[in-house]
Amino acid sequence: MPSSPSAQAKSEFAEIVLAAVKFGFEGVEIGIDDVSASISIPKSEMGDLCTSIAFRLGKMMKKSPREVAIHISTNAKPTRLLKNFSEANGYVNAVLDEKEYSKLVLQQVIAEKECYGASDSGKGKKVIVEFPSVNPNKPWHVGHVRNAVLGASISNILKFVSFNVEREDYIDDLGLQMAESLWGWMNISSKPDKKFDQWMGEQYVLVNKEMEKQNMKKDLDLILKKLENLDSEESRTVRELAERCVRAQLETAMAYGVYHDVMIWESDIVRAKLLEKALKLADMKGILDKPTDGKYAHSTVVKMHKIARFAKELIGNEEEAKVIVRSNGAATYIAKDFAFHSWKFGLIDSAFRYSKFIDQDNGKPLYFTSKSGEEMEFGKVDLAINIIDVRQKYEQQIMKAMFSLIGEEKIAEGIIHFAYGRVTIKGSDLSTRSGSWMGDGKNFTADDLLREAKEVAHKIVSQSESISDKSSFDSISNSVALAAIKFEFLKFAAESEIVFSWDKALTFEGDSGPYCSYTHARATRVLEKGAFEIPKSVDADKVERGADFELIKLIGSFNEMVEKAAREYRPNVITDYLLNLSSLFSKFYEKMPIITGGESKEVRLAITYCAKQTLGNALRLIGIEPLERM
RNA sequence: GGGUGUGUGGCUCAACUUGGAUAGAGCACUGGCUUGCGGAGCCAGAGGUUGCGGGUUCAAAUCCCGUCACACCCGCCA
Repeated sequence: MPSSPSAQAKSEFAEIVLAAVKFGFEGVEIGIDDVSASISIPKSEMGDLCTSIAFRLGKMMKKSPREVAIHISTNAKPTRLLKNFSEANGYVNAVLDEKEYSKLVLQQVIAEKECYGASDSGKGKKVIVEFPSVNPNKPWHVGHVRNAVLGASISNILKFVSFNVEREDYIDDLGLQMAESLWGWMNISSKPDKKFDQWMGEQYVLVNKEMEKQNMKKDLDLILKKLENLDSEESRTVRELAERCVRAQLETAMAYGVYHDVMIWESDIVRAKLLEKALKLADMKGILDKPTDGKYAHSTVVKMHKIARFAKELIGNEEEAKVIVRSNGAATYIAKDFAFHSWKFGLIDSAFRYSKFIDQDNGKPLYFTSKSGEEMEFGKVDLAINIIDVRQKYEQQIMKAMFSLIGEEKIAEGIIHFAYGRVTIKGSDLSTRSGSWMGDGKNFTADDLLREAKEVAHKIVSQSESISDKSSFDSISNSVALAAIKFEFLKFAAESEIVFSWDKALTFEGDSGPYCSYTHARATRVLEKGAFEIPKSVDADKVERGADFELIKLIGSFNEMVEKAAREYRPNVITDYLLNLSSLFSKFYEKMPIITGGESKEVRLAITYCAKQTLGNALRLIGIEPLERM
């Protein structure tokens, strides 16, 4: 892939500056990387690129920064792309040749189309992205939506930079929650009369109310005991309930355009004996202790001082050890996760069998682990990204440290806990147990959120004059609603807490998804009206130094933004970029007549086309389908 | 007690990892743009001691130390 226009301009500038430095200041110790790192984009009235390198050089050579900068700017040799250099306040500013640079950008977008912005920086590496891993006894709530759209978006971004991406969903069908739901199934006589996940979630709230009234610990212990035997009737019932619930949850997932490649079920992890294999390995490496007396008698632990060598945050923790396997033989969450990650990285053999669970409406099958089925190649990755609530940071750290302890530093490094902040309702948790996810009239569920958003979108879309046929209304309002919701969850830094409010979630103007979609639709219509046809070569002579060139410069830097988003696992880099791009296109649109642009019409249409293409590519990265009209 | 994170106009946030010229958006507020290619838009305005104190630096929202406030985590729960 050719390097992106902005990267090309940057590296040219770095070389020019370095040559100018070497010209008068022989022997000064500065490399191309130092110069590159000092380059940034100044306010547009100063130029198109700038470097602060003169401050550093000035210090090294005991000269004033201005003196050095003047030397650089007067000795800088223009190239085809960079034509002018000047000094201001110690900075060296450079001006791009707008015609040459525009041509470069426009031609690259036109040549690469939906691949524009992609790169091969992740080529040859496999990554497994785990999300949203919702317990199979309730509907997705708005917090799960955040998790899901983050996971989907990160997967898209990594794929765009050529990682081999596996989207995986972990289903815990053996936890306490499932035991409790099974108790409800056996003891509360209510029939499923609505979407199954919704019904199960409501029933679960009833079980918890019942638990406040009567002590059912004995019942639950008995159920848990029976669930240990995977062939017991209880186990089969639980799995059936879970599968039914997951089917309902997947309807939600697909409504949100969230897809996976494989689901790993906890009961199959047990069946495949991953835990035994992983613990045996850990034991062989000598990291496990089995105290015979004291506080941790008869359990299996990892001593805290060992962990703390690799997780400095845990130094000073009052606990002496972390329990891995309880004295009653039950594994803790950390043990299970350790085993699961041993599988992900191919450290222990997989004995999983897979079957097709459903055909997703994107045309791709979703596989799941099952008792029977065939062997397939999932896992064995270089990188595992876990989209998990920030509150589980402690456990994730311990699990990572365990890999460091057994000498698998590469695995420890490859486990990325993508910690996202909570979604709260007025500062209080969305609790599955208490039922705080249920509201008056509308629930804080993914289904209700989408329904509400669609309703609002429908009202606005129905005022649009550009849509004539009624059948488009529904699909367009659906897309607009999804754009609003997804954008709203992705535009904030992932670690920040979000206080959910209906008002904010249903935003259609300003810094929002629909604003970006609108810009895309508007650009599309201009191209239609202008009868734009993709030219064989672009003539950029009519590019001015106005809103047109500002827009072109931003288009040219898309690839850099994608790389940044991928490197830092930050979808909000893309949402930021989209807002900038939409805003610059709107300015260009307001200030420069496109179709009525006379001699400039042709190039302005080409700019419009490239803006549209880039908007579309960026929107797809965050899981929003670009609209042709709305 | 130990740890992690957050603190930026009235409100919601961005920029902090990698220090750079006048701290950016949106909402709300004031005023303007529609006989123009889609007004879900655009233009102009007002609003900031970046929690507080110190330090490093030519340069600090950004790095370091301290401090205050808030949130979360530290269980043989999951």
